[in-house]
Formats: sequence, structure tokens, C-alpha cells
Amino acid sequence: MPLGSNFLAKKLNTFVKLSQEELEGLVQMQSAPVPVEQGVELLHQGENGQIAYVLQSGWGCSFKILRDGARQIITFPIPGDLIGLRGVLLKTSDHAFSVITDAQVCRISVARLTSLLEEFPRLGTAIMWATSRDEAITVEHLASIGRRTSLERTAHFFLELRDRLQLVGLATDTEYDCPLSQYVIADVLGLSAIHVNRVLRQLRELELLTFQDHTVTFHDAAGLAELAGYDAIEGP
Amino acid sequence: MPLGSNFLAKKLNTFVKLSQEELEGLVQMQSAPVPVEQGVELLHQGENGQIAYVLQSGWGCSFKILRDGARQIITFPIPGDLIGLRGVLLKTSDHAFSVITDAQVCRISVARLTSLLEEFPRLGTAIMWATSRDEAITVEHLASIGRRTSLERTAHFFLELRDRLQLVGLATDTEYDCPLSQYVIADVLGLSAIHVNRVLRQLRELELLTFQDHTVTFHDAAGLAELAGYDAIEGP
DNA sequence: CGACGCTTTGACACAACTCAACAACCGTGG
DNA sequence: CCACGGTTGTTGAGTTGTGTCAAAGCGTCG
Repeated sequence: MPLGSNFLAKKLNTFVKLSQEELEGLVQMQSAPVPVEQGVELLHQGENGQIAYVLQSGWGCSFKILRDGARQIITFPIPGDLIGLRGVLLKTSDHAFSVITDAQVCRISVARLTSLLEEFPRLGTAIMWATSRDEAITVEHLASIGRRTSLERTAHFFLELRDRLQLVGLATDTEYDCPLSQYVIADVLGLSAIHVNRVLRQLRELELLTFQDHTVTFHDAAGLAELAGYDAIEGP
Repeated sequence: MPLGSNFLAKKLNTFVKLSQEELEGLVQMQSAPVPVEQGVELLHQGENGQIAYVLQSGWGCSFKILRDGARQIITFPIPGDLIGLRGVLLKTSDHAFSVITDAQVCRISVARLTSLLEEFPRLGTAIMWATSRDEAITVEHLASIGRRTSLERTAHFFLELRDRLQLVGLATDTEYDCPLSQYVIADVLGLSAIHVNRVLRQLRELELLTFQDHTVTFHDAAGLAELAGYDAIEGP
């Protein structure tokens, strides 16, 4: 795979300036992109012998299933994001990962990653940077569900998603593709799908945001950020 | 500081078997324990130039303050836990940390940590293990707030806290010290303090758990785990 | 002793959920 | 081509869980 099209290498390089050898090592520890069909569950909750991936294209979600069958989505990884690394480190995965649209992933060779980290300790720093950033997003998500109203929470979610997608060129300031159903959005926000529908209607009637035909359109991003109490994600 | 009393070294050693040199390095990157008075905010949300600590004794909480002043507590670190490492990696801290009771912390020299990681890459793995474990707890917390009822959520919280405290010998199977007010518990569970009071009464009336005089007592841990849908934390 | 923080309880309000029904939009197969 | 089932979106009505407001009881500490 040419280095330029490798999202992970590109992303880490913006965090910590990496050498040519380090970048090549990152690329070599990944397999060629593998297509994955819509609906496939790549990682399973509670299973051992996990594998890690880098999402290359498409949409998916990391989630937990609770005993009563309820689902809480943790995050929607976007291209360049690491998937399942925690499961590898902890031996058994605390969450599952499913693909929502057809997608492509690169498999990570854990053996090669380990030896790579021994050879280039700075890569460890870079990867910890990336996981810290993901963790900060999870923590913000936690605060959102715990303390924001459904309206604020929904607004916050779409703003954060936009900023993340913009970093990989998949969103403009005012619009992006978002192939998620209202059921899926409910499961990330900790709401019922019916209530998500009502909240989306409110946001539309307030002329802040429209979510239709798998497209998110911002009519008043500033007003939305004000409503949500949103601060932009920290850059590199 | 004698190695045996160093919680961090002890904890990491159970995850990844470490050499004598690695253990000594871990101890040497920490300052001697520093006393911190009740109520002090050690880390501030949004500030740069952060420092990392290891909690040595006492109670504290990591939390976020939202725009309207609401507080969401992320976690209560317990002795041996790392504090503020994310803030160091991201340059600016996304959360704050306050001490609830008088406590002792060891300051981490980031420069020494960095050089230590270059010398002993396995320590990087060990630290990533520890942060992954913390992250898994945060993710479970997220699922709890998003999808569990207040009763399940509260039960789950006290069970998880017990298991974490047991690992450092601060809890028995049926009891532990817990110097938290109902206001603080409300802020971790995403509830109001008044509702926490009602839930605690329910748990008491169900003869499952008592929270009184800063002590948590389990009357029926199995029944509580059943109610909460609780699975024990994965060991090392 | 009074002041303060924490807990407890009751009454009420409101946000979000559930249930139910229907509309719109697919892709599939007759 | 149309009929069909399945999925997703939309709306209304009624219920329930949780928050808010208010007030009182208790300890503790200065």
C-alpha cells in the first residue's frame, strides 16, 4: 500500500512527527485493505484472541450489549481509527464492533506491532496519543449522556462527528454524509428511536440542523454549538 | 520509597511480569508521596502544562464541568491508579481532578517516564494495559448511564467499586469504606442527589445493600449482581 | 449556641419512554 | 408490472421515571 493512502500513518504523523522508517513500519504492520460487508460483526463482545484493525473506509460502530439486550454504542470509528486495540491488550474484548455500510479494514499484525514498538518507542507515544484522543471523546460522550438534555446531546453529537470527519476530508463546514438510521443514533445517545425522531424534528424546526436522506446539513452551526455547549476538538 | 509499598509498580507487575530494573525505574520516576488536603483541585480542566500523578492513598474524583455548571464525574481513582496521564499526552487536560479526602499522591516526572519507555519498551505495554483497563471501566460506565435504570446503575456502581478496591486490599467481599456524599454519587451516576437518596432507600429495603456512615455493606451480593447485570472485572 | 453540610421526605412538574398506528421507501419475487 | 414484506420514519396518547422545589431532621464543628 502506498504510504500516502494510509490513514493511520497520516493521522499519527500529524500528532508526532515521524521518520520515514517509522511511517513505513506502520504501513507494513497493516494488511492490504479487506472488504467487509454491511452488517458483519468483526469483533465480538467477551471473546478472546482478538484482532485489531484500522478502518480504511465505510461506517461501523463499537458497542456493548447489556444483559437485557439493550445496546449502547460507544463510538462510530471513522477512517484511520484503530479498532479493537483494547481487546488485544486486555486479551478479551469488552465490546463488539459491527460494520454498518460496506467497508474496508486493514488487519493489524500484533506481533509486528509489538516488535515495531520495541524498535521505535516514539511510535508507542504516537499510538498513545491516538488512544488518548479517542478516550477524551468517550469521556465527553459520557458527560453528554450523564448531564446534557436530549436536545443538547443530539446537537453535540452531530457537531463532534462533523469535526472528526473533517479531519479526514469527509465533511465540509455545513454538510456530511451520514448513513445512520434513527435507531442507531438512539443507541449512541442513550435515547429511544422515537424520541430521537422528535428531537431531530425540533432541531429542524429551530432551523439549526437537518438530518434527512442520510445527509446532515447545518443551517446554523454557531447556534447549534451554543445550544450544545460545544467546544471544538483539540487539534494535534 | 521501598518497592513493596509502591502501588503502581505492584499493579503493573501483575499485568506484565517486570524485571527488577523495570520495577526500580517505575519507582524512580515517582516523587515521594506528597500530602494533598481535602478539596484541593490538583488538575484543572482546559489547562495546559499538565502533570501526571499516581494516587497513593485517599479518595478523589476525575470530572468534567459542563457549560451550565453541571458536573459529571468520570471515575474515582483508587490507590495505584494513574491520574492526568491523558492530559499530559494531549497537552491540555479535558477534565479536572479533585481530592475528596486528605490524600497522598506521587508526582510523575514525564521526562523520566519518556526515557524509561525508550529503555524498557515493555513498560509501555504495561502502562497501555493499565490505561486500557481504565478505559474499559469508562466504557462500562458509559453503557450504564446510557442504558441501565437508576437502580441497576447504582447497584452496578457499588459492585464495580468493591472489586476495584479489593484488588488493593481496601474492601472485603461484603463491606468497604466509602467517604462519598450522595451529591457526589449523583454526579457519577448522572442522577440528582435526591433521586440517589430514593434509590439507596430502595436498595436498603430490598435488603441488597446499605450505604450509611460512609460505609457500604452488601447484604446480598449475588442478588445485587443479578439486579445490576454485573460481570466481575477481568483480572490480569 | 448557631451555622453549615448532608440526608430524608413529600408534592408536583416535566422529560423521555412505551404502545399503537400509519406512511414512505426500499428490494424481491410473482 | 405490480404486490408484498421488511425496514425506517412519523405522529399521537398515555404512562412512568426522574428532576425540581420546599421543608424538616440530624450531626458536626467552630
